[in-house]
Amino acid sequence: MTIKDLAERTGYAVGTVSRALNGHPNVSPKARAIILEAARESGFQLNTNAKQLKQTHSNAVQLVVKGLGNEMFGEMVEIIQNQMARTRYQLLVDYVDEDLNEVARAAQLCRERKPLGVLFLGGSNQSFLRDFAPIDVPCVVITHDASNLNYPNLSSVCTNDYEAARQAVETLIALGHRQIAVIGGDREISDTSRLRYEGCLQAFREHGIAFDPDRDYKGVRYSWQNGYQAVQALLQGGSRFTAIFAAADVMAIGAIRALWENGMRVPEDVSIISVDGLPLGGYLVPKLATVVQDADRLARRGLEILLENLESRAEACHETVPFRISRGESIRDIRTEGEDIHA
Amino acid sequence: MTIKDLAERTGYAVGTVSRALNGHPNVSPKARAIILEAARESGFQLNTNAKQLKQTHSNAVQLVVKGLGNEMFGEMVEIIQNQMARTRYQLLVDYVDEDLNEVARAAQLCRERKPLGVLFLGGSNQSFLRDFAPIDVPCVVITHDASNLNYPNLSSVCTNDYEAARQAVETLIALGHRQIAVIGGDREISDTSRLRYEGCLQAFREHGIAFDPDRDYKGVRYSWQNGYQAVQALLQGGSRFTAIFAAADVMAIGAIRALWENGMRVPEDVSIISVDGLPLGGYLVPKLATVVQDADRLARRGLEILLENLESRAEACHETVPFRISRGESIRDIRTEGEDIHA
DNA sequence: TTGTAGGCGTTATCAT
DNA sequence: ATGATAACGCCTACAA
Repeated sequence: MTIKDLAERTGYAVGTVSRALNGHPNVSPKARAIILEAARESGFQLNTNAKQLKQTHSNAVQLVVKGLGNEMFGEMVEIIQNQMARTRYQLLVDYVDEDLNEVARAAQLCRERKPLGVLFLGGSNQSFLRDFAPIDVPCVVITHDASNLNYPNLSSVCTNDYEAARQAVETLIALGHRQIAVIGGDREISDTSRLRYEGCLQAFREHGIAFDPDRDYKGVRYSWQNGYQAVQALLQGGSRFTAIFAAADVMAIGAIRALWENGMRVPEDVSIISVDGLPLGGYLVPKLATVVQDADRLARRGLEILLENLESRAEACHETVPFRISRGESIRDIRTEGEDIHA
Repeated sequence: MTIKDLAERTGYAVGTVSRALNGHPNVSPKARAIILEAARESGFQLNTNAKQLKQTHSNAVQLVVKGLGNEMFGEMVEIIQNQMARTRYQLLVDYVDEDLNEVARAAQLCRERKPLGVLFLGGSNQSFLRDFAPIDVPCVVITHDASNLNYPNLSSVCTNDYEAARQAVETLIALGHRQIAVIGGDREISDTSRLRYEGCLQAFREHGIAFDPDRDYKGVRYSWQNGYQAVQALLQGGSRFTAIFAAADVMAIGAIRALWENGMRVPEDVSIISVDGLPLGGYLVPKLATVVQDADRLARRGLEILLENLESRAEACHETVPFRISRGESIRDIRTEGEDIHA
């Protein structure tokens, strides 16, 4: 079933059928009605391959999501879909595996689907450095800062990861914690992980807190299991702490379990705070203390910037979206109650 | 940059370039080397649209995943990818939204990408009933039973959801629970939810346990939040129970939180068991009691069946994969300790 | 408003 | 082993 068949069935020419199907002007209401009806009744669907092959440009925005495991992304995709439905643009979504190059993939999609712009969810600057050059439509990356890349058609919106981590650790310090262990992501691979680690070090420095990375830090890939194992490794490595900073909620969850198995309660014996603000964290016992990224605003603002760039080839811009700290129930004040009395 | 350009650059004809690029026989080693090198150096990539438009058949298997939220699927996709890499087939993955018709989507993909077969992860028999007809390649649906559909080219592998639920509830009963509330999925939409509900009713019947659906049952869509709200609703509706059966782990998690906020501890005051066996459940405190679906075996066996069907147009088959019950730490024996003494 | 025809980049069929 | 050429299904000038 092709538009040629539809043309025969309706007695119109393929050109007319194509125009009717694509909502173009210059088609009589009558012709349009007849053709659309015939298409519906015969269950006709345009062949995307042929369409995209021929098309010089579409009216679509391409969303490229990297890393399906990431709990935050599902939420954001939904928001973007909803927002997109209110515009005259179509949204195309593509999911790419954690170990693939999302920018190379985007470049391919640009050649083949000719989207007006691309929205990235996740990914790393390394990929952009390597493969962004051939992409010439406006792009926005959500979730990490791309300002130092200096591409004129690449904007970004993100949470300030450095500051998020710094404040998370500062929260622990304010509660009297001085021995803090850290479970981070892979700093070599992920800019986000690197920034969160550096922000955390900064907090230590500011408050003159001793920190021995070899003993008190584990860098692992984000997962429940790795959070669990990191704590086991920390304890076996002789790390002693009253609090843990985990660079991601998922690791905090595994960590809490490991602590529990070692006879340490959260927050009675050990406090723990992390970054991300996954909805899940609010349903745990204890509720996770976490730096909540504003998924809604990140997604909305990312799309907004893209649409602005689409309509007025404006300059690239780089924004940060505020976060908030949810104290949850996993951190505890350990300053001695008697402190005030002695003063 | 098209194969035409490559042809000019290398002095060969487009036909030869195409054959070299696709690893076809009848290309001299010399020509192949020259062409591949030119392609590499110029960063050439085939245009998928044109390729698929023209191609009569591919050597690919299409995987259609419905419902990104489902934690189990990520794991299974990975297994399938790994297994697939050991074959001579290519794997194409497509993710479809929860509210879209996955079978209609698959039909479209079949027309456009001409895969050798299709593997479904998730989805419902309703969609198959409506839109499977035009699909004529071998298909396997993993995660629910498709035997009553009776399509000659549709096989299925799944966990016996009815039995899984029945045994979960029976586990509670064996521990002395008589007042059991149920948090299920949407039975109208999901076959799986319906079966789990019916299995659970069966257990009640077998043991002569009273159950008032209006008061002791809530049917909601799987999510942390809905599990939480279901418990709130149950309590407000006057349901009294010593145990809960949740049709999915995600709901059990929200439920535990709600219980906790109402001053009920798990498992001290209320026992809870669910179905799925998500890895996450093992990292919670308390560890979730759950019916563990064998994700590994489901994925492996699903792929195996598909490959068998591919190579020997065998008949469709419908299998079940064993599950196991992990007692976790969220259920408690409430039979009075003195029972034996009185006997 | 509608019809006609050329071509998008590739594969596949025939020759050579 | 290689080259020429006709499709694949659709869009889009341009002509009518």
